[in-house]
Amino acid sequence: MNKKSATIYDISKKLNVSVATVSRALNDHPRISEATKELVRKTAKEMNYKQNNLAKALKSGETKNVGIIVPYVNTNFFSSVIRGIEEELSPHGYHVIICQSHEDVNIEKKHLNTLLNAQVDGIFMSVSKTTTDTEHIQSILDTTNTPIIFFDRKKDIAGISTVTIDDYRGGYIATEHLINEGYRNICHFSGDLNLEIYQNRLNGYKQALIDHKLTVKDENIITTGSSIDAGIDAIKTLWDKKSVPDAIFSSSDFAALGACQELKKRKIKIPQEVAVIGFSNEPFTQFMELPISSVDQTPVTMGKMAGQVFLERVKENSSGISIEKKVILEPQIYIRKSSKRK
Amino acid sequence: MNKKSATIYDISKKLNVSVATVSRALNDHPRISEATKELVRKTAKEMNYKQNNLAKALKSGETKNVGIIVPYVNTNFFSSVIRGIEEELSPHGYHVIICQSHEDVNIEKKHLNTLLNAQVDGIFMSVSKTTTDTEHIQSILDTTNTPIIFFDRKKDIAGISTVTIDDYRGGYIATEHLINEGYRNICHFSGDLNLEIYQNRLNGYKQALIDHKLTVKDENIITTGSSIDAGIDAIKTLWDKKSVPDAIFSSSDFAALGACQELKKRKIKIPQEVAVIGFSNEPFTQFMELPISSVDQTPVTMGKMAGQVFLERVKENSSGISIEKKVILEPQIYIRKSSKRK
DNA sequence: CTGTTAGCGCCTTCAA
DNA sequence: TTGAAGGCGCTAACAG
Repeated sequence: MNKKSATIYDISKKLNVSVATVSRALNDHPRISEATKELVRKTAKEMNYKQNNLAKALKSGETKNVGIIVPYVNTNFFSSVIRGIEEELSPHGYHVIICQSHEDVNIEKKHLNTLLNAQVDGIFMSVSKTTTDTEHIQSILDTTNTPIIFFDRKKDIAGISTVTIDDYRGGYIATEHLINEGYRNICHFSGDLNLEIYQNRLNGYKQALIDHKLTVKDENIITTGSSIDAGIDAIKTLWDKKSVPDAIFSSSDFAALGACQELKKRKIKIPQEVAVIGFSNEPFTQFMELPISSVDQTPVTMGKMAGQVFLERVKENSSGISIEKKVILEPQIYIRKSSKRK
Repeated sequence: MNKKSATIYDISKKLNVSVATVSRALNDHPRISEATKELVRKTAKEMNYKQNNLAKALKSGETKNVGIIVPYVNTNFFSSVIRGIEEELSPHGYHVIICQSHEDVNIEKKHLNTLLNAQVDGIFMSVSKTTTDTEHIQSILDTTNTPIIFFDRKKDIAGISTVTIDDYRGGYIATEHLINEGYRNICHFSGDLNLEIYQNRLNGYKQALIDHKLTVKDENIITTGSSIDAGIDAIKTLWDKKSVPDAIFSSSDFAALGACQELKKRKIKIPQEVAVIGFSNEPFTQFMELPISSVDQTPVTMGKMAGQVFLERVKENSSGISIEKKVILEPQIYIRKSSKRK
């Protein structure tokens, strides 16, 4: 009872027409009579014919599959970007393959290779934290025509289109908001500075201070992870050192949450004594009884834009040479209780 | 400057050996001399050869791709299941294609078809809320060999393996916990009863009441959506009707959150006056200042189990006929402040 | 309007 | 240990 599905050959035999006719009828070719088309379609349905896209892809060179590589799929940010990409590309007949790098550049390399072997039509990726060297990506660019699109966590590589938010501006407006609320000794929890996004947020923070005649102090810049514990530890460190800020701009919502928890434990009032603003606008930030201010990265939009950039690239490709695109989205600041002194 | 990638033909020409030799060398076939293997591998690397899995798949009938259909990818639950599936299957060389049904059975059907056309080796799915009729799924079972595996939101179809949690038990232990805490007039926020999971949670709730000699009251069973607003509305309805419970078991964490918000607004004390327990163990439940009790569905484990069921099925398939599996995972209750009276 | 045929890249049986 | 050749299912160029 092997249910092998019917091919166009089976249909052609049954109908005593050529496979070409069947293929054309199924593809609604203009020079096939309506009668045969109808007949072919009908028997195709009867025989439960399913087109084999593998064969089609082998012939055409297009699989209509794209790959996405992210550190982990079950985070609000990445899963939202994936949603955006899927919703943008699905109507155009593309399928989306997802791979997780687990923040490991070696796994990232492996996925890149297997995706290429699978003949995907394009690859979307956010590099892992351990991706310092980019030769493996450069070499794909040099030896294949497969477009690569970076989103959020990008690297500077000529010829690769990117979709990001303006993290510099995100850092700037978050900091400026704190300044406008009257805070003066603002501390920054930075993430992994190997990633451009965190560098940019840090730079935005610095510039906002400078523009408002506040001094940038090294002891106010703390490199933390993106976890609750990291935020807790950061507060402990600061208060142990008696280097006490009156506001915190955290590049991670989770670290911001940890900070809030630890401050509360120490009976330090938010936002009266210390204000807190995070980054990413994780769902939980607005659910808290003390809602946490945050900067939204508009991840679904980011995904859709990445999808669009890819679609444009595919079009261009079939008609000449293509230019890299740099899409920069505007971050959205959400001001909540944790940073409203007034 | 067309960067067409090298094929085994290119290698065979360059080396003056047959393609068969190249193919075998690349696949580490035992009856090829080590010398030629070495040579082939070396030139393959030089020529930047990449195996075309499309051709391989066309020949072998295995794409090493599986499809996953979920309502939306950017929810904690579904993205975690996807993570589990990916992590289980990736080491075995599989890629994971994701599709979103948007809770629409017609989109679900379309995805099912395109996945089949793409020749995936298996399909994992959680049905949409609008999936009442299951003919489209049954017909795949009847006409193809592609295994389908339901997770969480399943339908009863002979021959389809399922991986779920014991929702009945989840409903039971959540309710029993409330009873043990001394609550007696327990209200249930049920989800869409077209889905088995919500029916089962409701039945578990009912049985727990019965087993503890409490009466099941119709007015205490409210069909709500799974949103914050749904929870808010439910509270409004209850209090307007003066049909006031002393505890709420919500089948959705979001509705539970909405309930908490509305109760707080009405100055009703949680858990002293009204206890609340939700379902899903969404990350935010534990972050709240008043953490919300919840029942965890162990989604990553669910995904891994689903992956295992698929792998077993693939093995069985190549050696005879296969039996459907029903994996039922134990739900984990997390008791937090929102339901601890004592 | 329809048929014949080559070929996409790979694997694998049969033959040497 | 290696080679020759067919075929996986489909499309498109070339013929009629």
